[in-house]
Amino acid sequence: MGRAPCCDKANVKKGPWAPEEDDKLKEFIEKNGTGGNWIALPHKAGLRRCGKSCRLRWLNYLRPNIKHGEFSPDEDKIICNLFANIGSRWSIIAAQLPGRTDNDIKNYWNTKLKKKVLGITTPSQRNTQYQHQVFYSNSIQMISSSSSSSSSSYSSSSTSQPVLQSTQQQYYYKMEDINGSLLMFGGDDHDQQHVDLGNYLYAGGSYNNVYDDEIIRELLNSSIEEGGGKLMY
DNA sequence: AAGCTGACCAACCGCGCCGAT
DNA sequence: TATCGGCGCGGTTGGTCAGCT
Repeated sequence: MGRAPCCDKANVKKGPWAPEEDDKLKEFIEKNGTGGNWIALPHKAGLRRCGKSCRLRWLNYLRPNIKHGEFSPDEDKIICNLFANIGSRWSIIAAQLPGRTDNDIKNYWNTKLKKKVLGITTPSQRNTQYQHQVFYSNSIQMISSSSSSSSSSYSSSSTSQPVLQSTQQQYYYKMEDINGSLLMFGGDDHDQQHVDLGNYLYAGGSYNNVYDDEIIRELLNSSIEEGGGKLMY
């Protein structure tokens, strides 16, 4: 037996929110708060909506100080760094960007930023203020993410791979797609680090002590070996 | 001008977590 | 301690719109 539905699906409205519904929800919450019970809220507010839907609408669009519109280069940088360190933990990333919601950031990453970082551009994205220079390297060399005395080095196969250098300085990403996994090498000016991103592997970048470095090395090694490359330290 | 395609984004869905009982 | 219910999260879907053919 599956989980009981959170609301009577037959009697709740779905789809886009009407301005009147927004007004009702906003007015109710501003007057009474959420009461700590989203399931009961729509009934109290006179809305034919699922509690979850109300919660989402409030958190993503109606609550005060929500920021909409273009992401700044600084926000891009924060998202990239956090994604590199913790992966798709959108709520945590959103917590670092006041006014942005996890849904907003998730959509932004999936539709724009990921492509930007990968150097894949659409016509509408070309000539934007924030751009990466994309160039190719045949003799694969670890792009040092700092000028410090880091001892990490990297060599790989001789296939031509994109290397991304941000015009913002501090970003040096080398991207590889191996068996569907994205490998990112490089990062900002912090210590070298190797981070598992689930479908992504990241080498270099902000210091992160969540992941065991040995595990990441193994992951990198196996991935790179699968791709015909070789990782050296 | 019409149809097609891809990008974008709002909203939904399902699951895991956690507190209350 | 076990069960239940609500919340929050991340993944996915589907509608809309703009650009292209």
